[in-house]
Amino acid sequence: MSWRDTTCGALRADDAGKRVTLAGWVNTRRDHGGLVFIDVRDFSGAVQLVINPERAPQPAGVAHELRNEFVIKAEGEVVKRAADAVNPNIPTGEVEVQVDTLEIVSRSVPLPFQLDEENVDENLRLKYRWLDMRTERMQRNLRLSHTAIAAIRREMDSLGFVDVWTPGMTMGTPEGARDFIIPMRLQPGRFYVLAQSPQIFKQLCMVGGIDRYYQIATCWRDEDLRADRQFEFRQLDFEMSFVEREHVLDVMERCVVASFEALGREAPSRPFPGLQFADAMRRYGSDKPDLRFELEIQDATEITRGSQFGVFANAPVVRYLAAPRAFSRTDLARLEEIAKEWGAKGLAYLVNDGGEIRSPIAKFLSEQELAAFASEPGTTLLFAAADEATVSRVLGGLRVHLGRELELARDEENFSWVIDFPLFERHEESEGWTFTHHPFTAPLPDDAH
RNA sequence: GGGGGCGUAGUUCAGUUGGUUAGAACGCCGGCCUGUCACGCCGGAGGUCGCGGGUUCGAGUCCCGUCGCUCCCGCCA
Repeated sequence: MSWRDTTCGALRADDAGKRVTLAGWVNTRRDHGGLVFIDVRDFSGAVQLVINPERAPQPAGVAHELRNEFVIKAEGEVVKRAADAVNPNIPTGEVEVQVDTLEIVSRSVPLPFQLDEENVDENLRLKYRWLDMRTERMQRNLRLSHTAIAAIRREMDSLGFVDVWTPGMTMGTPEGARDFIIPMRLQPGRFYVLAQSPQIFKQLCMVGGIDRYYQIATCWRDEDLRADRQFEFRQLDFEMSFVEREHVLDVMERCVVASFEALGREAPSRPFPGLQFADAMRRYGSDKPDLRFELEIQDATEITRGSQFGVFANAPVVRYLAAPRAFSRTDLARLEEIAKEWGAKGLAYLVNDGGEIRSPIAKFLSEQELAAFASEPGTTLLFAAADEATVSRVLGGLRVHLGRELELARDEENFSWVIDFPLFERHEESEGWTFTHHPFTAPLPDDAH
């Protein structure tokens, strides 16, 4: 006798009259003393079981024992529900299964958290990972990830890329992230490290004539965590020989489009727009700008050259954001703290509060300056005055913060390439040069000086 | 390495200016219930307020230390 001949979420009105066998988890039990309703769930969804003691005494005895997350096996008849008993909220809501035999496969102790509960502590969810995975959210996320990655693999395969498995245990490198260390049993005192990326191995592939390599590669980096950064992560890693930048961009765009299409979502149109690194830094203060909202950085360096406000007049660069809100003093004090975190000395501002200007610096500004900084009522101009790198960092940080706080971002995907990165940048502490982190390592003509 | 926030029932949270016996919802246990679908109704159990110290007549609440979690900076790409 088989475990099941249908899944829980598959049953529809057309199935009425069929005899079925089901297996799954008890989602909820509604015990009316006589009649008992059980929602039984598997990966495909849930369906209502009806246990009627007048129809079958065996399951009625078992049903009162059931608790949430018991695993059960039930056999019975699919029945169309009466019109007033249809549940329009679930796909199987037009039918139910009248149970003839019911078996408890596995019992469950009371749960450490409810599966439909939100904001459950992540450590608790991880401790009981097998329960967490039963939630609709985790089922959806894991399957979504699978679908996207499968589409990427198909796309890379069709483009002639070879999936090469490179070592996870390798030698340490002097630069980059801290390594995770693995002691060697056979050579006491010596160590492997976990690969921070397949970098060296994929370059070997190129030298070795593999020509087009790719891998969904696991990387390990022993650095402090962030909300979006773990010790261990996976990336689409690839390398190509005898190509130009456009070929590389083309491959990545195809993978993005393929995964969107596999998920049944509208794919972004190709080619993705490009943005010069220098423009991105000037307009958005970031090499990875969020383009789902505008709030571009404006330049005021020329306007303020002869300003009576010394901070402006003496700064190499003066730029500002025009935030669409008349902030209170409390808000501005908080924004100043954020600006300081990003390296600002202070935060000058002009608030247009219903046409009236609130600002401690307005009295230092000329009529020409004030005219240049005219804004709509309900706007706050936030100024950064310093060297160019600091101004970009401060206003870039404030821009992201304001985007989130004022919920400026449109609900959309917005893909764009940031290109023409410089190879090196100034290292502030040592006053030397350091590598800019960037997606392309071929030097540009401008770098040769 | 630095800074901010948090820690109260199994879970998610509330707890006023320091003041009587620390509450709610969900979950759990018992009882009733034949058309519910977040079933309903009645009753019950469940707490080292993270830990240690201090201030006070009195601390969940204030102070110091410590541990854990979390977010950000550094770091990492």
